[in-house]
Amino acid sequence: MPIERRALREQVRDELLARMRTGAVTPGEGINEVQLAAEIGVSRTPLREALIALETEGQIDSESGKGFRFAALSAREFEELAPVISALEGLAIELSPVPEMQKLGVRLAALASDFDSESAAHAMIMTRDDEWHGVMLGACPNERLLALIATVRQSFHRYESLLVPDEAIVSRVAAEHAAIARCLIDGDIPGAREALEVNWVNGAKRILMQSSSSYLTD
Amino acid sequence: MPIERRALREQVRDELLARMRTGAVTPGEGINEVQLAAEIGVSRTPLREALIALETEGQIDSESGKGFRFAALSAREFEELAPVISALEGLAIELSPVPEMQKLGVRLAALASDFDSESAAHAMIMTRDDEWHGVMLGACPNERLLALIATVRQSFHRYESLLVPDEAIVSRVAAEHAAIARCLIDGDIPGAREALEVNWVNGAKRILMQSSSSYLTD
DNA sequence: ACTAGGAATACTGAATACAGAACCGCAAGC
DNA sequence: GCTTGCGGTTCTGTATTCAGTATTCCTAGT
Repeated sequence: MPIERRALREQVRDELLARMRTGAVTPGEGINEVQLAAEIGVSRTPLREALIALETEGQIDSESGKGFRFAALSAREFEELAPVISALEGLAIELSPVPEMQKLGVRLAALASDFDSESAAHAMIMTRDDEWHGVMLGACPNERLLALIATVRQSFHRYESLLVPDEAIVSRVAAEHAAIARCLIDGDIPGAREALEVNWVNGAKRILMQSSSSYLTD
Repeated sequence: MPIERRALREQVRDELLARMRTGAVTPGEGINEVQLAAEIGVSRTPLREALIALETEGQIDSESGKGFRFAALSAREFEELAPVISALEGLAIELSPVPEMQKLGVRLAALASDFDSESAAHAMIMTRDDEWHGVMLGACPNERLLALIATVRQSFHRYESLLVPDEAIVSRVAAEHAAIARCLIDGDIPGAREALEVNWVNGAKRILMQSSSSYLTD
C-alpha cells in the first residue's frame, strides 16, 4: 500500500478547514499562533505555512503586525460566491464533450434520486452534494478550471456548513440536481447551465433566508 | 504620506513574480532556497512563505521532499486559462450596473485608440492591457470575483510576457478593445461578452502560433 | 566493463530562538 | 476630565539551528 507522506502544512491546512467547517472556531476570531500550534500538535512554522496558503485562498485574513484571523462571514461575500461558482461550473460543462456529459447525466440522475430518498444529516448533504458535483465535473478536461472551482467551492462550503439550519432544503436541491441531469442527458447544455445557475443562486438565497441570528457580519 | 509597511513575504512574492515575468528564471527550474534567499537578500523563511503563497496560486509547483520549482509553461495550460478569464471577466461585466458600464465604455474606447496609436514595447503592451481591463472591471461590485480574476490574470500574464514575440498584435488587440468598448457604450452586454471571449481566445491562439521555439513543454 | 551497494553530500522540512512592533494600563500634565 | 506619554507585556515576523531524506559519486565485486 502506498503509505501517505504529505507535507505537514497540508495536514494542518486540512485540520484548520475542518475546524472552520465544524464551527470549532468562530469567524473573525484572531489567531494566537503558539496556542493554536500547541493545540494541533505542531510547531509554529508549518502552522504559519498553512495559514498563508489559506490566506491566498481567501479563507483567512492577515494584517501586517496583527497576525492572522479567521475570515469573517459576510452575507455579501456569500452572495458573491454563488454566481462565481455558477459561472465556473457552467463553463466546465460547456468545455466537456457532450457525449461524455450525456453518459454522466445518467449517473447524476441516479445520484439525485438517491439524494432525495435519504433522510440526510448535514454532513451527509454536504458529502452528497460534493459527490454529485464531482461527477458532473468528471468530463471537464480543463485542469486549471477544476482547481479554481475546488477552492471557490471550499469557501462556499464553509458558509453552507455554518449556516444551513435544516434539512428541508434536501428535496429542493435534489429536484434541481435532477433537472440539471435531465438537461445533460438530452445534451441540452444551455438548459443545464441555466438550471445550474438557478441551483446556486437559489441555494444561496435560501440559506441566507433561513440563517437564524448567526455569525454573519453584514 | 502613508509609509509603506508590507510583510516581507509580499515583497518577496512580487520579486519572484517579476523574475518569472522577465524570464530571469527558466520555467520548470528547480529552486535552491538558500541560494535564492541570498540573491534576494532575505532569509529562507519569508522566501518559503512567498513560495507557498505562489504555490496555491498555481504559479509554483512543489513535491514533498523535492522542494519547489517554478511552474513549467505548457501550451495546454495556456489554452485552458483563456476561457476561464473570459468567463470570469464576462461575469464581472454582467454583474456591473449597465449605466456605469456605459460611462466606462467611453473611457475604454479612448484607451483603446491610445493603445492603437502607440508604438508599444512589450512591457507597455502589458501595462496598457492591464490598465484597460482594470477600468473595465471598475464597476463590478463582486470583490471575490475581482480577486479571482487578478490571480488568473497573473498566470496568464506570465505566458504573455514570455511568449509574445512581436508587436504586430497591438493593433489587433486595440481593435478588439474598441469593439468591446462600443458594445458597452451601447449597453449591449451579451455583445460585449462575446467580443471579450473572442479577445481572450484569439489572443491565446495568436500567441501560441507565433511562439517560436520556447520554454513550452507540451 | 558494468552494476550494485554504500557512504558522503546537499537540500528540504520542521523546530526553536531572538528581535521588534503593536496593544493595554497607568500615571502625569494640560 | 481628557489627553498624552511612558512602561510592560504579548504576539508577530524573521533568523538560525537541527534533523531527516533524497541524490550523487565512488568503490568493490561479478
